[in-house]
Amino acid sequence: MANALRGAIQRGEYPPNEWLPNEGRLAEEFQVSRGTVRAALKILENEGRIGMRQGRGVYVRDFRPIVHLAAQVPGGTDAERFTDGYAPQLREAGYDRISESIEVQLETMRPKVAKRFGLPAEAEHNGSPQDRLVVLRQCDRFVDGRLWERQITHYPYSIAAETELMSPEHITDGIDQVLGRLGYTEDWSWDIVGARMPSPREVESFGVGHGIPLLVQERVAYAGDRVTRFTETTMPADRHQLLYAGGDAPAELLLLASDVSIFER
Amino acid sequence: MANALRGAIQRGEYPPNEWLPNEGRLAEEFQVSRGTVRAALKILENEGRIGMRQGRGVYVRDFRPIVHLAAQVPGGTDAERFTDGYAPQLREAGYDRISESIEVQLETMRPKVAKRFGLPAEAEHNGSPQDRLVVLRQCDRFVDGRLWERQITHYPYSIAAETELMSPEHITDGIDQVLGRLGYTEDWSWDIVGARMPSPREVESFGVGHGIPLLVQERVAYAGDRVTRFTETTMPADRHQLLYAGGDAPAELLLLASDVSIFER
DNA sequence: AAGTGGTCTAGACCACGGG
DNA sequence: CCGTGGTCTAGACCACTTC
Repeated sequence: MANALRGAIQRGEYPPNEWLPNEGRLAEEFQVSRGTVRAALKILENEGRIGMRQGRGVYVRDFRPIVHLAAQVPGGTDAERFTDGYAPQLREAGYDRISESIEVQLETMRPKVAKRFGLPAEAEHNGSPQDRLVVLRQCDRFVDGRLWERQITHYPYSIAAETELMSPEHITDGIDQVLGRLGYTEDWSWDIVGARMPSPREVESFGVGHGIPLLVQERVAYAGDRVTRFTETTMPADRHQLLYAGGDAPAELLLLASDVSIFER
Repeated sequence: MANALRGAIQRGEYPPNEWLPNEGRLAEEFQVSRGTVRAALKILENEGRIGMRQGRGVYVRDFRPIVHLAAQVPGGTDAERFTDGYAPQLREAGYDRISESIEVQLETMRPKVAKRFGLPAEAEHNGSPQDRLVVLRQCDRFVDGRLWERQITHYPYSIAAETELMSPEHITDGIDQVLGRLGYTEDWSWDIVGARMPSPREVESFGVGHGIPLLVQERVAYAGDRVTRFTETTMPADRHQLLYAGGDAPAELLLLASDVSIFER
């Protein structure tokens, strides 16, 4: 039954955003019990093809991912890119009501964070405990009232202490400038990109349906051999793609690639 | 019940690769019917946390993704990276029996492919039909007998005709060299990275369980303003991550980042 | 109030894996 | 052969959405 429905969807018999017949009707149509219908729908839901809403019905999912310029160290900060480059692009794509919320905390590094900063995972008392303090800035970006992406950046406390990095405000002149004024010029970085399924918590906060993976990007930036920050960005993969440039790419790259979608056939 | 089990797994009460109690026992333990047990297990399966094997049982999934150096135009070909850089890394990680199979076809561009080559999606007869011919090289890489990644590269027929690109052999000296000899020096490219759930077909060919997304990387490479190739790489996200360098990254980058995992806590 | 999906039950039989 | 998960049924009640 799942195969039959998948075919019907792919053939366009149920176009994107259209409601399917209700479970009872499907049960009649396919001459099976409602339990079987639900099992079939679950399969399609977990493939990300349909969404199910209690009290409403079952609809065909639509995929229109937006391309993210993931340009590296030279090329402005993420926040900058969001407000200057990304938000306009979103508006063009028909989205509106774009906002962000920022929270700042001071904490001791989790083992994962310590690793990213090049410290041994467990505090072995070789070095002052101060070295393991990080300022954590969590920036949630909302589009049309839904969480769009979540970015968590860790700065060493030794760099961020007593600076504007510790206040939960949008940094208008860009992180680059701030770090530059503090004497840290980032000259290289790496990104790791992967994907995983969301936890129930994440399903709730992102408002994604089952069957939608999360894209996860980790970035560690360096000034020489000093780690200046570690950023983890999480985005639902039905709405986000990352764009990386190689070689001498032209400035209009984003325009060129902005309507690319991995969901195309 | 899914929450309880998820907690138990996270607390390490069921370590990775361990079998869970069977469905009957779980039903007793939680005082629910077997249907409910299965619903709970389905949830965890679709989150990628457990795998279910008929006739065997239910086990806790392990995530040890391998980091892929996705370095760009300067830095050798993908095939090169696979045999020279990647395969050794895999062997170190305990994998063995690495092989690849190559198939070559000549086809007319699908609309998606035409777009990547900068042609209008539909053939509007402005230009010879020859311009829409592509040589398609599908390279499947197998590790331990399972499909590990699938890479499909499209070359314009006008470039690839009568060259070794049309024979289904491993290109030992690298695509770069071949294209260079043909007078095409790739000087820039872009990558788009996204994720989606696999189709049932892909579930079968990759041998992934439900709940494991696929990482999809599209790359278009240019020699000047001429597109030399379009490559689409598909990889299960539980075993693959992509590494991108920014700025003046050191040569040992891969070593530095090779044990990073987005699944760490 | 009516209609939708969400959850749960108890029981049956099938298909696969391993001894 | 037996134990495992895979599929299916028929029926019940709950929770959410809409009118």
